[in-house]
Amino acid sequence: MSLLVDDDLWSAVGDPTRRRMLDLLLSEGSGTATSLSERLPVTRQAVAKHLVVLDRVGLVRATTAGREKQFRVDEAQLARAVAQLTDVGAAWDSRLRRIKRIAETIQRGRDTNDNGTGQKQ
Amino acid sequence: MSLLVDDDLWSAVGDPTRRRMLDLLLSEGSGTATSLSERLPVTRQAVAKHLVVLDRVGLVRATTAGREKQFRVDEAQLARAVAQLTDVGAAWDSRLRRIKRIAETIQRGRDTNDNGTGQKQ
DNA sequence: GGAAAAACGCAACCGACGGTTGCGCATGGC
DNA sequence: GCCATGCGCAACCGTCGGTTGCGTTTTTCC
Repeated sequence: MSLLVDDDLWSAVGDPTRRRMLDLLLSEGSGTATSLSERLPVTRQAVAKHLVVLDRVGLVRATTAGREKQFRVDEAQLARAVAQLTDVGAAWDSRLRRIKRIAETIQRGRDTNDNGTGQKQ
Repeated sequence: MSLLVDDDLWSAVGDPTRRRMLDLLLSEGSGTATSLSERLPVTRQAVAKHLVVLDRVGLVRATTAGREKQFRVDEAQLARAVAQLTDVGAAWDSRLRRIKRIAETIQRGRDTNDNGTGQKQ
C-alpha cells in the first residue's frame, strides 16, 4: 500500500538521457563516456556526469583499462529498478480499476444522492 | 524497440512528491493545494506548482468552486502513464532476459572466444 | 454589514541538477 | 618523443523543486 520506492533509483531512471544511456549500454554490452556521447545529443561531459549518477545508485559498473573506462549495466540492479516501475504501475492500475468498478456500481445503483464525481458547483 | 515515451508525462510522474500527490488524490478522490499540503512534507505553494505541472500534462483536472479549487485525477491519462511505465519496464526486462539467455549459452557452449559479456578486460 | 479567517495567486529568492565550454593531465600509437 | 585520444576538474548558465512574503478574493460569523 505504501509503495516503498527507492527515490534515488527512481530518479536515476527518471531522466530521459539516462534512460537512453541504459538502452545503449544494454544493446551494445558496454560503452565509454566518449562512445556513448557520440550516439547521444549531449556532450561527453554531460554523459560522464550521468554515468557518475548511474554508478552511484549501482545501475552501472566501470572497469578501467588503460585510458579507457568501460561501463556496463548491473543487471541485478536494473532488474530491481524495473520491479519498482512495474510495482508503482500496478498499484495505480489497481486503484484505477477499483475506482472504475465503484463508478459503475453507483451508475447501476443510483440510491445514493452523494454527488461523487464531476458535479460542477 | 524505440520506446516511444512521452518525456513530459514521464517526468511529471518522475518526481516523488508528484507521485505521492497522485497517490493521495487517488485514495481520497479529490483535494486542494491546501488539503494536500497538510498531508505532505512541503508547503502549499510547492504543491500548487506541482498541480500546475500535473494539470499541464493532463494527469489532473481542476474544478473551481468559490474560493476552493478541487483537483482530481484524470484516470485515462494516468492509465496512459502507467502503460508507459510498464512498457519501459517490459522492454528492459526482455533485454535482460535475452542477455541472461546468451550468457548461459556461452557458459554451456564455450565455442566462441568472442568476449560478449562480463569479461573483465 | 464589516472584520477576521481561509484559500488562492504572484514574485523573489535559494540550492540542486542537466548541460555547455574550456582547460589540464594521463595514456597509447607512431 | 610527439601528437592524438580519453578522461577529469572547474566555471558558468537555465530550469526546477522548494521556501518565504505579500496581496486578493471568498467565506464565515458576530
